Amino acid sequence: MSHTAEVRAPGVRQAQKQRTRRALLDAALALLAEQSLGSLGLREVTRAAGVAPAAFYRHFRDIPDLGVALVDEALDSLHGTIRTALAATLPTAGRAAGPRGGGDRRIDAASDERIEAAVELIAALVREYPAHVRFIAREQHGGVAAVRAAITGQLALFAAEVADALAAAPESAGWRRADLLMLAGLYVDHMVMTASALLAAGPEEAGRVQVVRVARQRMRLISLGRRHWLD
Amino acid sequence: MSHTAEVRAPGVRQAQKQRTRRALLDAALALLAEQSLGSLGLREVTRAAGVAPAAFYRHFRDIPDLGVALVDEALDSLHGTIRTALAATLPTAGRAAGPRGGGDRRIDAASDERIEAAVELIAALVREYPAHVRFIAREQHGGVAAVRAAITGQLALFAAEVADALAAAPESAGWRRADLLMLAGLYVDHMVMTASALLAAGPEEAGRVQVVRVARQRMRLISLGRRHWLD
DNA sequence: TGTACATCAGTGAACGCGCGTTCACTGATGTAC
DNA sequence: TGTACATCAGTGAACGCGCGTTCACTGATGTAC
Repeated sequence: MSHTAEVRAPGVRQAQKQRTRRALLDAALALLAEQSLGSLGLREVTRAAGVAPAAFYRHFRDIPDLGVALVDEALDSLHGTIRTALAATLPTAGRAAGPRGGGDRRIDAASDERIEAAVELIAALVREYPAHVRFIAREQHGGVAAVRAAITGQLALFAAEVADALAAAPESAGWRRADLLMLAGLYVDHMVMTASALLAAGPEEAGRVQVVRVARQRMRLISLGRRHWLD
Repeated sequence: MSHTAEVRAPGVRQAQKQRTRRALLDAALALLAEQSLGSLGLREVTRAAGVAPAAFYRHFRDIPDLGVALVDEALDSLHGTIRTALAATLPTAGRAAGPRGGGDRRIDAASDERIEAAVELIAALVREYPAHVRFIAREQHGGVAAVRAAITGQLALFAAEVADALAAAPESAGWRRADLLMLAGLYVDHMVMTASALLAAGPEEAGRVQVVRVARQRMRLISLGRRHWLD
């Protein structure tokens, strides 16, 4: 049957190339569970991916270059998931409150629900993409400058987006943009820390539950601060 | 003059050994400004320290072992400095407030002063011990398990101590121990993140000022949450 | 104080090994006619 | 549809190099008498 070759018309070569690229990225991600990018070897990656060392150069200039590709991929997928969940949770297009009025009182039930949802989202991300999450947490302050910069940039973009979402909520009436960004950054950093703590807790249920409990309390405290910011 | 040899009585050999050990630790710390522990080479360290490669084994089993020694040293010195400053800032032995009463109102001025002092302390630590701070921030989530565990343990000890200090303050009346620990952990994590952000901001004044401003606002928000925790 | 022996931090040479990079190649895929 | 040529992802061999570790050593420091 020659028709398989006919069906995927112009891109058999391209498709195969992409498959090798994926194999390299996946192999690297798996190896990074136990080490950092700076100590990851090119031959180590190609060996795990099942290709010759020289094939690496058809896809990446060097290991840091592969690292930057991993950052983009990891934060794209995490970002997408989070954005979807966030849109479903926060009523982004709420009625704007009065010009300087503080936030409503007694919204604790709704607030607790949102906190619960946010923490559960983080836990789900860690369950779904443990390798990506670990990579981001590890290399955020890691030894490879280009990768560090890529992560910092992506997280800043993400924080700006969270700030936009916060700005649309009625509780944010009267907030300065800079303060919304500050709060968004705190949420993002807290998210990364919680995710990292979940990974560090290992697979046992008991440890994870404890981490989730503390994360929830931290978010409650931050929410309280938010509610009284304009007092 | 033979008297120099006579004066440092039994420990000339010991003293020289300690000097070599210091040279190894200092060389490693300097090299770790640009890479992570996992990619640090034994020969690299001995070369920078000015000793033969084999001399390394008189002091450490391997590089992770040296890493753990660095953790102890770094957190001892940071810890000591912070404890001193903390004792001077927080009135540790305050009069205990009533059994369930919330915190006082209008202590904002005193609160702002404490926030200012805490942020300034972090900035001073980064100025004084940049290499230690960078090492801790980098390896906290790094690729060397033994070092990660050592840092996590030391930071937990530190957080427990902060929780003790918080417990002694009148505002903490009615707080559960678990919640004090949660708050202390938040402070400690925030401290590490701020320190790391300061290092990332580089030596220019403008960037550092911005980081300090955001750190201050975050602490204000956390303080607000703390004040209303028992509402 | 002086002498003889023990200790041990640091040396320098040697080892086998895996690394990153280069190169000419091969053979399947793509293109032109 | 068939043929002749171009492209290029992946190969396998080769290279020089620095790595971690071992070993017998040396010579200053420490100890016993």
